[in-house]
Amino acid sequence: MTTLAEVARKAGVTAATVSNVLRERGKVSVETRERVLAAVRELGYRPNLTARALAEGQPQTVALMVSSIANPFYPAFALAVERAVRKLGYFLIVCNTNDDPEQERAYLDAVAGSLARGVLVMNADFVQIDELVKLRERGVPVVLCMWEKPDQPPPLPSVAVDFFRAGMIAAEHLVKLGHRRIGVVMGSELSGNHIWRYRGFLEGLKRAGLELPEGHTVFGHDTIDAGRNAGHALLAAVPDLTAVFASNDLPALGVLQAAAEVGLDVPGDLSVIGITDIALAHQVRPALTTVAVPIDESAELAVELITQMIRETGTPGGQPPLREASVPRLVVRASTGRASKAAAGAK
Amino acid sequence: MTTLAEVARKAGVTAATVSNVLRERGKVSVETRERVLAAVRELGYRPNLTARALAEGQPQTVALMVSSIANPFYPAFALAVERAVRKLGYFLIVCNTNDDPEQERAYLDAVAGSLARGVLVMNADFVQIDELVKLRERGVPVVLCMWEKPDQPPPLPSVAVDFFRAGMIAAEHLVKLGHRRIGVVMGSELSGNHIWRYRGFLEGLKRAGLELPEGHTVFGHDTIDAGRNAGHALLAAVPDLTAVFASNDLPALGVLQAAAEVGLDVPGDLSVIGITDIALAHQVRPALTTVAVPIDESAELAVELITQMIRETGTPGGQPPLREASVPRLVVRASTGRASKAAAGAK
DNA sequence: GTGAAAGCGCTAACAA
DNA sequence: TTGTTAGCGCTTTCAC
Repeated sequence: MTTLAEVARKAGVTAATVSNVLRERGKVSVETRERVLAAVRELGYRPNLTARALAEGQPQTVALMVSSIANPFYPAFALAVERAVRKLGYFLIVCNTNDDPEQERAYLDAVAGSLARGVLVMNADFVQIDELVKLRERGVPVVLCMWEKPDQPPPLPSVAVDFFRAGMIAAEHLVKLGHRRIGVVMGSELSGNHIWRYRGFLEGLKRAGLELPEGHTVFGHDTIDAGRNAGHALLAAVPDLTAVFASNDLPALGVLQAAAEVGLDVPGDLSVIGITDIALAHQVRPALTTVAVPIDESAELAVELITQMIRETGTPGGQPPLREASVPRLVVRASTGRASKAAAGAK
Repeated sequence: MTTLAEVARKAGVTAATVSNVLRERGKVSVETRERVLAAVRELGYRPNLTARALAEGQPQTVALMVSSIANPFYPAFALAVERAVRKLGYFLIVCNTNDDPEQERAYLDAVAGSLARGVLVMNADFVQIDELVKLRERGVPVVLCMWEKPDQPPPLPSVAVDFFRAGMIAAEHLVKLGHRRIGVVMGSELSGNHIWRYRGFLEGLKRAGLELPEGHTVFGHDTIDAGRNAGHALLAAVPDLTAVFASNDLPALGVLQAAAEVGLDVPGDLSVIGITDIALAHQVRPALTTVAVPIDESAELAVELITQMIRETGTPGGQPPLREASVPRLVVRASTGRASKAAAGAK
C-alpha cells in the first residue's frame, strides 16, 4: 500500500502538502499541486480511510440495523438509505440482527466503538430501545426509521408513519365495497408492533357502524407462511367471511394463498387487503390491494434527521424531533372487489 | 468517548495492560485483570475499532458488491454472506453499484483505501473485471461469487455455478412433458451473462432431437417487467407455443403475468420454467417451476475462499482457485405441465 | 505556500 | 506480570 509519505517523497514535498492537495485545502501552488497529483497517479495512491477516520475522529460509515436482510420490506428501504447516505459521503454498514438480542448488542457495541458515525434503525420493535437510548447518550446519532406509536412520543429522533391511518383506510375500502363479514390476520401479537394498524382498522369499522366480532382476528407473525396458516384458521372458523384485512403485505400474501388452496376466488369470493405495498404486492396474481406506506420518503427523512444530528455534533437536549412521513394511501389492485351478493345476503 | 488511557489511569495500570486484558492475551494477574475490568465497566469503555484497525493494519470489514440491493436475488445470498462473514469477526459493508460504473469505481477505490479487508462480488457481469483484478494485484482479496462461464477460467478466485447444466435441465423437463413448440425469454442480451444458460438449454433440446427455431427467442433484461414484455412479444409472434423457458426467475415471473394477461392458462395452455429459485418463485401463483441454483452454498463457498485469502496474506500466484457449487436441481411446481393435446397436435 | 511536529486510540515488540 | 516505546497513516495547527 502506498502511503502519503511515499507520495510526498516522490513529489519532493511533505505529507502535509500532499494532504492539502488531496483535501483541496487551497494554499498550494499550481506547480507543486501538479507534481503531487502526478506522484499520486504514478504510485496509484489511495488514501487510507481508516487512518483518515482516526485522525478526523469520526468514521465514514453509517449503520443500518435491520432484523433481517431477507425481509422483503428491506430492499426498497435499504436502497433509499444507501443512496442518501452515500450522497453524504458515508458508506453503509448493514447490521443484520436476525432478531437475536445478542447479535444486536454486539452490533451496538461496535457502533459505540465508532464502527459507524450514526445508526438508522429500521424496525424499532425488535430492538431494546433502551440500548439505543444509551447509545444516543454516548453521543452517537440514532434515528428510528419507522415510529408507529402515535400515543407515545419517541424516545429518540424518529420518522413517524401513520399506521393507524393506514388501518383506517383499509377498513374504509372494505366497507365501501360492501363487506360486512370481515376477518383480520395480524402479523404480530396483539401487544406487538402492528397494534396501531389494528386499532386503526377497528376505528375505521366503527365509524361505519361496524364491529369486529370475537374470533374474527388471528394473531401471528409477519411472514407469508404465518399468513397462510392464519388465513386457513380464519376461513375455517368463520367460513362466510367476504374479506380479510392483514396488518402487513406478507401475511396478506399468505392469505391469498390460503384462499386459493381452499378454492376461493379472489376477489370473487374473498377480498384481501394488506398494508405497506412491498414490491411483491404487485408482482403476485391477483395483485394485492394494499395501503401503501411512504417507504422511500421515510428513508429520506430518516437520513435527513441523522445528517442534522451528525452536523450538530452532540447536545441532544429536549424532546427528540419527530418527522411525519406523508399519509399512507390506498392502492387498489385485483385482490379486492365488491362483496358478493350471496355473501352479502348471507349476513 | 472513553479511551484506553483513561481506563488505564483509573485502574492504575498502563494502556498496554488494559489492551492485554481486553484481548485476553494472558500474561495478566487475576487481580489487575479484575481491576481493569471494573474500570472498563464503570467507564462504559468500548474499544475504538478504527484505531484498532489502524494499529493492526487491517480493517474489520468485508465488502459485498452488488448491482442492486433491490434485486430479489440479493436477500438470500446476502443473508448467507453476512452470517458467514460475521462468524469471522468481520462486518459487512454493502456496496450498491446501481449498475453505475462510476459508483462501482468509487467503491473499489474505497476498498483499495482499506475500507474493507476483502471484496465479494455477487454478480461479476456488471463489473469491469479488470478493476477487480487490479484490486487483487494490490493485495486485496477478491472473490467472484458466481462464475458462469465454463469456457473460461476465471481471472480471480471464484465460485462456479453450472448454469449451462441448469439450462439443460430446464430443456429436459419441458421435453419430457411433451413440449415441442417452445419459446425462450432471455434476461440478458445474447452476449450477456445468461449466455451459458441459453447454450445449455439449446443443448438439452438438441439431445432430444429438437431445435429452437429462429424467432423463438426474445432477449431483454433481468426484470419482471422485461419478462412480461418479452412474453407478450413472444406469444404474439408465435401464438402456438406450449412452453416458455426464461433464463432467470424474474423474467419467468413476467412471462407468467403476460400469459395471464392474454388469457392463457398456466400450465394448461402454457408451461413456464425459470432458473434460480428465488423466494418469489414459490410465493407467486401458479408457483414457478424452476431450476434451483445453490445460493446459500455459493455464498458459503465464497466466504470460505475469501477467508483463506485473508489468512494467506498475499501472494496470489498461479491459477486462481475455482470452487464448484453443487449441481442445480429441478424444482417442479405448478407452472409446468404436460403439453396440451391440442397444441401437441397442432405441431 | 510549505514544512515540522503533535496526536487520533490502539497494538505490539521489547525491557524491566 | 507490567511498563516503555514506537509506530499504524493521516490531519491539523503553527511556524517559517
